[in-house]
Amino acid sequence: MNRGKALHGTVGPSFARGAHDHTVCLEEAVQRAEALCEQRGVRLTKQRRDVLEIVWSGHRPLGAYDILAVLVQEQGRKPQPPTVYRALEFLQDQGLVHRVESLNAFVGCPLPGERHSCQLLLCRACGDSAEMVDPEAVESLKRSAGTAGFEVEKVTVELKGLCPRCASDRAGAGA
Amino acid sequence: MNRGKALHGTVGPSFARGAHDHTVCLEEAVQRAEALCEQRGVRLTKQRRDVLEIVWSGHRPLGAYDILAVLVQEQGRKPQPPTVYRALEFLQDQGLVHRVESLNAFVGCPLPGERHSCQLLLCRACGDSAEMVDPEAVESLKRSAGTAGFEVEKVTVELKGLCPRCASDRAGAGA
DNA sequence: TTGCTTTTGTTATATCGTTGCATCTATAAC
DNA sequence: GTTATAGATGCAACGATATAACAAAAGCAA
Ligand SMILES: [Zn+2]
Ligand SMILES: [Zn+2]
Ligand SMILES: [Zn+2]
Ligand SMILES: [Zn+2]
Repeated sequence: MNRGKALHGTVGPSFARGAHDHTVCLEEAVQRAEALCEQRGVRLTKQRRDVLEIVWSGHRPLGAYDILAVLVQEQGRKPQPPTVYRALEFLQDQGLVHRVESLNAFVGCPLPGERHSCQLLLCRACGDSAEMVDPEAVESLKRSAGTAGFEVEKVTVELKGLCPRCASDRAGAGA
Repeated sequence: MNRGKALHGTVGPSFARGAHDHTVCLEEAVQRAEALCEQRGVRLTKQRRDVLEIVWSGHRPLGAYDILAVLVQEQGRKPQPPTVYRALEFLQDQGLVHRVESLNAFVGCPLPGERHSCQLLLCRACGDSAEMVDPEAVESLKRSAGTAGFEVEKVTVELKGLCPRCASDRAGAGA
């Protein structure tokens, strides 16, 4: 259990680190990406797919230079920053990855294809993340902003704290 | 009207650019800061006050190097980046300024002294910002995260879009 | 093939933020 | 006043993040 639609208000493999088959998780993400790009008539080139796979190597947001380092390691070539940033831009445009503003990092989106504003949960201890969808909160924010006359175009929500595992680890450690 | 507590769900001079006496606005902010620091036994030194005043020179988030440039202009001395970052760290610790994650910038807080999670409205056209408090949304977010077993420590909410003035400007221009 | 568009390579540079250590300054004890 | 201490600042170098500008290559269609 706990794959796909999960706990109330959340989606995706929320903090499933170790509790799911991530090989399958990654494969499915790449397949979803391929299908979407095919369907949209855009090209998921090798560079872009490589970057997507690196981002999806875990559920932990990665910096552009982290991704670059992996590319260098994996390939004989010696890619440069623009390569990574261009791939990330494409993937963001297609809704396949999200930028984590408070970390200057990037993480795979478990819900590509659906236009959604995502709310990110970021563990400060282990670095893992999960995506949550709370339409009620987003509606409330848009309503409040609208009352002030503000036209909302993009909603960024990032919650920092402790994931279930790290929270219980700390509780067990005597806190 | 429209100074202090304002529209439902919002506080502070929300998008009051041109619609309020900003000289008074700034003076009051500095006075609040002085009172708070006095009360807490921390030192609002000249550097820190200078940086606070520069941040409060408008309601538009400023980058650390923008602040630095103003310092250089204003003073005979030639301050370095750490000076600005240290002052900003102090001001953040005291709740006097907020960091805007999605802009790598800083903006004055109209509600210092009260521990609050703020929601920022950021105009992509003119750069102005306003702080909004939507406790209902924050509660909803915490509830959803809690259901997933996540212990929330900090809530970051940033809404990008058009402020009332820029929205109506665009509407008038024929969009 | 040719011509056109998109993608990638490459170099350099811009922007944002930190480390480490020396020096100064406020404060208070002596 | 002198001295000891902690806090704050000055300063130089560096590290991390992101983009600009232009050349080369690759996909694609006529
Ligand atoms: Zn997974
Ligand atoms: Zn964790
Ligand atoms: Zn003002
Ligand atoms: Zn505006």
